[in-house]
Amino acid sequence: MNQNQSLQEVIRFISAKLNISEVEVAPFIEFPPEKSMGEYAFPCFILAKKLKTSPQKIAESLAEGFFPTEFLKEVKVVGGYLNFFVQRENYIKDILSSVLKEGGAFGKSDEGKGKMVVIDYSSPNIAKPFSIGHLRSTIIGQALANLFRSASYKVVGINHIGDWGTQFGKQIVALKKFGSVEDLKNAKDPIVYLFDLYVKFHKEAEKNPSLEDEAREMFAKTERGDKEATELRDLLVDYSLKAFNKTYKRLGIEFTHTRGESYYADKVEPAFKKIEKLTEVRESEGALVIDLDSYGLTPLLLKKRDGTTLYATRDLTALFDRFEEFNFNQMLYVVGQEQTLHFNQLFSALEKMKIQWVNRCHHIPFGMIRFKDKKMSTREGNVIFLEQVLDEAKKRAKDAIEKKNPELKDKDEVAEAVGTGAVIFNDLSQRMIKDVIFDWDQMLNFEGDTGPYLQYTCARISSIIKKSGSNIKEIDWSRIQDDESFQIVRALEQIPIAISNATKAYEPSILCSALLFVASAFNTFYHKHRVIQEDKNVESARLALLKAVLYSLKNGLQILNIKAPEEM
RNA sequence: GCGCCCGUAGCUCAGGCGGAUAGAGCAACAGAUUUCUAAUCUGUGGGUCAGAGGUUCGAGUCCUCUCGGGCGCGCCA
Repeated sequence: MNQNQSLQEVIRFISAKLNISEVEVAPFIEFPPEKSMGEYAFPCFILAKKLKTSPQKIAESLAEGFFPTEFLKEVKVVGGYLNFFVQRENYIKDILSSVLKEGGAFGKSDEGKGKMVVIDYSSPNIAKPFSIGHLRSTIIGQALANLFRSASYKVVGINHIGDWGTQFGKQIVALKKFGSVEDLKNAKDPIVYLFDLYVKFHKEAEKNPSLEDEAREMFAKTERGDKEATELRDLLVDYSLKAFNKTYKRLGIEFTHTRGESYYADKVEPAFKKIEKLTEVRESEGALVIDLDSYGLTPLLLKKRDGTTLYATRDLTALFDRFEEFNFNQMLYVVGQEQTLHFNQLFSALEKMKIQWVNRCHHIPFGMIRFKDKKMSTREGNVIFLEQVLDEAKKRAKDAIEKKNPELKDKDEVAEAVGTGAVIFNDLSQRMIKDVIFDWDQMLNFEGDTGPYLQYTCARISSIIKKSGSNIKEIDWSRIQDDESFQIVRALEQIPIAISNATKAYEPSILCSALLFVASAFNTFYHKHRVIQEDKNVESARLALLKAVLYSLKNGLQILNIKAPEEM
């Protein structure tokens, strides 16, 4: 990460005084919570024990050795902290000119240069519509992919479509029993047609459990390469992908690979043989399992009584295949937290097989979207479809436009961008491990800390820049020394740090907070100061400030996969 | 029964590698638009950080237990 010069001076100062390397000092530098406390702080508590003096005394003795520099004006001792105050003009100039210079690349880094990360995300099951539940893996996975790309990682994004397994057998049985290929082809919405069949299957199966056996048998046929079953699978995959792609397009989701589980079909047996060689696979109640007692886990099931494979077998197969193909440094599974046990079992099994690269694999769990009083269940048919949500979002955004800016061109396009922006941001802005209670008004809120707030801020800035019509030539940085401009610059300073932390913690919400902080600082500035004015020196400097804000917001929104319309 | 996750303002959440007076948004109330987009801004009220112990100079943050909610625990994925 490129630190700005003020921060570098702080680190250099502490490092020299305490005779500790700069790399060791850097992580201890904090950003004080209050404006009055300066811009950087060094907490001396950690040293108190080692030096056998009070933190206060340590801070005082450090302060004694301080002399003002180009970027640091003064230090103050507050409690056990040594607080640094920057030389405002140089600080502003340093940060803003580097943001403007980097432009569209502001916030990017080369931390991950030469490294490869594979991200498995979205991964819906075929023949079922996208429910709101699928939103999270899709949105979070794409944001992580973008974050890693912005840090110069090579990213492979795989959509691991669920087109294999018993659940898939159920769909074929349902189609054959309660519907027909003919009806499917003529259906207005093939996915809804298939979904209804799927719900019916589970209703019928409650009365008649033998249906489940039929589904298993159907899957067994598929796994043996049965022609009819395979053709039906391909047909269902085809219809499903068409529907999925429509939604992906709306959300701006792009995978580098779309590979169903069926992609690994002919690799499963070789992988299974390999597993048997690496560790003990034993029979248990007719099934084949790997014992994981030593890891405190229940056994991992690899094959069912009838010899067909399970989720875990196919996941292991895919994992071996991916490592061979991509030789990844990290493999991320963006999958709901309800599957934590599965991944613990999977990774423990790999450890038992003495596979070294298991520590490169991570499950990135997230909470589920559910109703207040009950679980969403595709089987029972009580779900909210993602398309429904996006349509409603667009409708509400359009209403807002009609009210606020009826002259706007491209209303539909903007409404789509704002609607989906609200949905995406709402999902990404809280820590992903938390469950989300589905609520229309909260999810589609356009005011306050929301996606549309960021978009609105961008549009507002774009409008001012356009109206000013003036080009920035020489910038006299001394013209933007006011508190509000200064606070914007402080917020901008946090953006690259937030991007880096969000990437390391696999947590897009960190970036969301930093962007809101910038936008809020700008809007405060906006209400207090005019940009376009007589004094062209001030105008130029302020325009430069606005451009920097716009770059940071646009780049951030791009990472989150949210569009920033010029007008709204 | 066992395991994992969560519990912070009326609501939704930041603060989760211990550190300064626990912060935002929504809702409520009071204000701001002859001026660059009011999807905005300014202000007010609102908290035993679920509870009890413990570790520490210092705990919302770490440990233990209790309570509440969610999820998972063999032939689904």
